[in-house]
Amino acid sequence: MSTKTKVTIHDIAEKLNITASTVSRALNDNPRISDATKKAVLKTAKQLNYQPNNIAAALRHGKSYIIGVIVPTADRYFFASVVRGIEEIANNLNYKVIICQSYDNYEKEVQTIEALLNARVDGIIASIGKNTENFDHFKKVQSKGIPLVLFDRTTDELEVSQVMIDDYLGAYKTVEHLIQQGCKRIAHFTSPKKVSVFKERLRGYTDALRDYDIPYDEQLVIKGDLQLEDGREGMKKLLKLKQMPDAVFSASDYAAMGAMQVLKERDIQIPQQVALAGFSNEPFTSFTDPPLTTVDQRSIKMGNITAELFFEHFKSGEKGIVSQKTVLKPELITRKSSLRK
Amino acid sequence: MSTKTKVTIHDIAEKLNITASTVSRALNDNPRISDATKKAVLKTAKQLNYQPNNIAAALRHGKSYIIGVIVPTADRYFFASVVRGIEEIANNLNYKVIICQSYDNYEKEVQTIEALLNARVDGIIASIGKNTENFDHFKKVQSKGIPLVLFDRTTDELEVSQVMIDDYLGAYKTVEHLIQQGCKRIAHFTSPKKVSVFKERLRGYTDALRDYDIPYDEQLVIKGDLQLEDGREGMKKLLKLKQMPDAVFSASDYAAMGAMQVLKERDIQIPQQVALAGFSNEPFTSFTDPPLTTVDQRSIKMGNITAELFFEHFKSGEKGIVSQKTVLKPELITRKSSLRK
DNA sequence: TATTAAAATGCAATCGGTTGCGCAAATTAT
DNA sequence: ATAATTTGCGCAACCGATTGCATTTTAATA
Repeated sequence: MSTKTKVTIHDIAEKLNITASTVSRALNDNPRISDATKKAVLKTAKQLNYQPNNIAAALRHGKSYIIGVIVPTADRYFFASVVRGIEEIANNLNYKVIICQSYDNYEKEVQTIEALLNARVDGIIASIGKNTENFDHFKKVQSKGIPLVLFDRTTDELEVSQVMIDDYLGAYKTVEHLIQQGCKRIAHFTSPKKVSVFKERLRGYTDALRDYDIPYDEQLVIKGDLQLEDGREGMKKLLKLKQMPDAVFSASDYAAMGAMQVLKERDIQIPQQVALAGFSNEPFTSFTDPPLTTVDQRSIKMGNITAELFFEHFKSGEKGIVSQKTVLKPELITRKSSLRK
Repeated sequence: MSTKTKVTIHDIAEKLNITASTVSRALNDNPRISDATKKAVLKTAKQLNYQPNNIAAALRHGKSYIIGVIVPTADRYFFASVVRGIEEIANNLNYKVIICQSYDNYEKEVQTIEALLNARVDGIIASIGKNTENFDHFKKVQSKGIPLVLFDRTTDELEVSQVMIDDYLGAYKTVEHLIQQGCKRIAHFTSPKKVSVFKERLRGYTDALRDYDIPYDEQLVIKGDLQLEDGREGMKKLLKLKQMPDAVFSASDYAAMGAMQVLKERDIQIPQQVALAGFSNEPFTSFTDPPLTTVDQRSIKMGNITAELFFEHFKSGEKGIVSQKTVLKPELITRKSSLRK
């Protein structure tokens, strides 16, 4: 049953004694083709088991109807959800999405961009890898006139449209919440990387402290990779201080989880002795004991908006490429890890 | 700076007063081209900011160097890891992977296959959606001579190569473990779907009971979608029985988590009163309190093997398409949720 | 130096659709 | 009945790279 010779529109044309052009137009429902012919073509196509070849079409009109999405990793709920949000919009517009993971690896990110460019995707949506400090590969995308939109992990070094949440606000509200719960010595886990989200969260943290007249203590700001293990290390470090913190606001749920583990191992009461808050609203945060206070990043929404913004650019074509910055409001989700009353 | 006119090999050729064929061969490092020419071509290519067009190449030689991977969802650790495993192998061989999610939706799965076929991917690796009971779309792939390999969620209704873990063994060992911990009334969460993995886990469960002379009680087998909420419902149902179970073996970590929540809400001791075990070794299982006993599915390894198997088929071409079934051994990970001593 | 083999490049068809333009037949308007 | 449109379809170029075969150039051999 295996079709040895690929059937093309020419085969259909031959069988019907018409030309390939007509078949092509019929298949594309071109109004200049009669209904009778269309019907006949469709029927013959089915009969011959015709499979359209997008490659050929893409070559001809320079569009592949594919957009590339680059995320650091797809196994994090946040990124997976954004992708889902993007797909919803894209699929509606008959675009396919190809998901690529950079694994936060700079070289892989560069290679991926190159591959997408070679594959002639119609555009790229990306979230920058943690270790990326040079943005030439993104500039290349732009210089080729390929629409580019960044989300969440963005940078100001590029004149590009971007969608993110207000990390500053999310952090500010979280710290404010901790303060209102009576915490006075609040530590923060952050990243030394050049990624704006972490810088913004740090800024929200310091501003909230300042606004509530709580002195900033450098010892309480721990820099690390924000993985679980980093959270564990960070917490241990904090516990060695002369004066223990009474709260930890982590820029990552995973690091917050690491802190929680250490606290529980040492029978330190959460939140009575140390209150905890993370960031991202990973699903597991509601599974922990106590459940973890965190900040929801509106991931699906972010995906939707990113895609919509992307397609706007896309339609406007060359002109009107005024890059645009959309900032979503995050939502603080308070759970037992920080609720003291 | 935006390159308005796309530069092609013809532009390079013109500039060097040679033909496009030579340029093409030079770029592909064809031995029939002199080093001098190669060097010149490479230099001019860089200078002109040439970007290869894979679409054209793909059209010409019928290969896209892209393989499509279909997973129910990419945000589950297991699937994400398998994808990672596949990518490792594929990238080494200079193949790109495009990840597609079916969201366990039959129509979307069919559409995705169609899209991949149209896109002329060189092959497809897939894990079947939960609700898929008709496999014509996969048969179509095979009938077109496109290499196909399934992993984890497979089916016997297709004569196709597949890679999976020994779900039966994983379940058997888990139940055996629970029995050895002194449990005598072990419940099981499973799915009513036609997916072999769940059927195998159920079989492992029943066989273990039988081998240890524990009567099978239908009331203890709860069928559902295995999401968190289903686990909660299932546990509530179990707690209403005249005789409460003293263990629950769930075919999914999420459902096990739901059960754990309900038990904790009612102050039922885990594992003393009810021991718990899940399946998949999702990362969060080590974050719960108590940490959840579960079965690791060797996900990265599975990805590697799946990809290797795929490329074997790929190379062997039309002939030698003897479909092959690889079964990996799962690993039981015992944690506090089931350790009674 | 003439001859032959080897090396380097050119020619032109090809992959499978798409599309601007043109022409003839059918339909409508005058 | 004739002119003006409209409709339906064909022709042929084109998208950009690849490749079998022919041809030219260079090197080796007689």
